[in-house]
Amino acid sequence: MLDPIYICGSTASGKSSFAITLAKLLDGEIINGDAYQVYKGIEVISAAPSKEELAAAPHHLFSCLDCSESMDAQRYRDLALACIAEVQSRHKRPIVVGGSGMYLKFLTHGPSPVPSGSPELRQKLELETTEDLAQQLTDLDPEGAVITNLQNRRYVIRALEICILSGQKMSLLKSDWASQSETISKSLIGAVLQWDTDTLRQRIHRRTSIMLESGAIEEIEQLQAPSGTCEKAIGISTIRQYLKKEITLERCHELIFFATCQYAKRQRTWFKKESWLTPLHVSEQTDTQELARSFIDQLD
RNA sequence: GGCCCAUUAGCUCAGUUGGUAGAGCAACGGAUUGAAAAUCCGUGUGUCCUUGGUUCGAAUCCGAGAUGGGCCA
Repeated sequence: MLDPIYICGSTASGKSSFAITLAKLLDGEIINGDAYQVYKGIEVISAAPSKEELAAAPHHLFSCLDCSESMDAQRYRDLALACIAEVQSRHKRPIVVGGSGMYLKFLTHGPSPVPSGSPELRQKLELETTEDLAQQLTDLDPEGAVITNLQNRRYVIRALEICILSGQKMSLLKSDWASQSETISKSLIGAVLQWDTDTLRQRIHRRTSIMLESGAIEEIEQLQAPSGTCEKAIGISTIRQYLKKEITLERCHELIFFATCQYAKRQRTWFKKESWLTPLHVSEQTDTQELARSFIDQLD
């Protein structure tokens, strides 16, 4: 059975084409590791692989969900695990490609046994102030309150949710998970593509222009009732502002560019911590074939 | 040519009666375990256009110059 290879990196780092090169060399199949490329109907703004790229190697888990569907890390894990198993059963090499740190973390390191999110409970908790919520967490799970950023409402709600639904302390459930994490990392193989920050910014700038010129606006015009998950994709709200004539096209480009650069920075920070990933330094001059070959050589 | 206005952080701009400066955005660093392209935390990065003067002390007052803009010729 062939272990999956994980290819990570910031948005616009050239993961897709690198993965295709790898897939050809290894007789592999590509599995999406990107939170937004799973959706159908936002291919342009999510920078999903082109038709040519899709044809160059087998691709899985791209454009497979309707935009009205919700997604979360666990659901992604379930879909991806099934996909990996199926590829492996045909003796092909699974190559997971993506930039969504938490989805990939769930896939590689597995979820700790904590209860899933409850929309009803969240709705109830949303009514309270962040301070009150933080106080409740401190009462239920003092250790958990210490390791949670109490100013981050979203994290406080999730921590409380775990305590309330499981009847156990969130901090205990979490420490179980943390203790296994390192052992798992040792068994994983993967790479993270790294660019010089300024060059990556230039690439993002260029890619944003291409998106806006080649269908991003029409795509959002046609987008019907996206789920809460889907509508958070970078570009959707900004393009809507442009469509309502609240901002110019130039400003629209600028805002999407900023948001994408900020996202790329968060991705860089996330993958820096994943020490099991082999860093691959790339530039516009890099020969992808050669890079892929040298990476494969390191595998044995 | 004459008159008027502007010039402060990467950008847009605040800056009280003179006490060496601060907002928003951007940037940079970080967190991240079932919403994550989300959410949150931390950091000011400065020849205050230049120059001479007044003053104990000038971004601030006065003179000259530079650059940009406007009005009149």
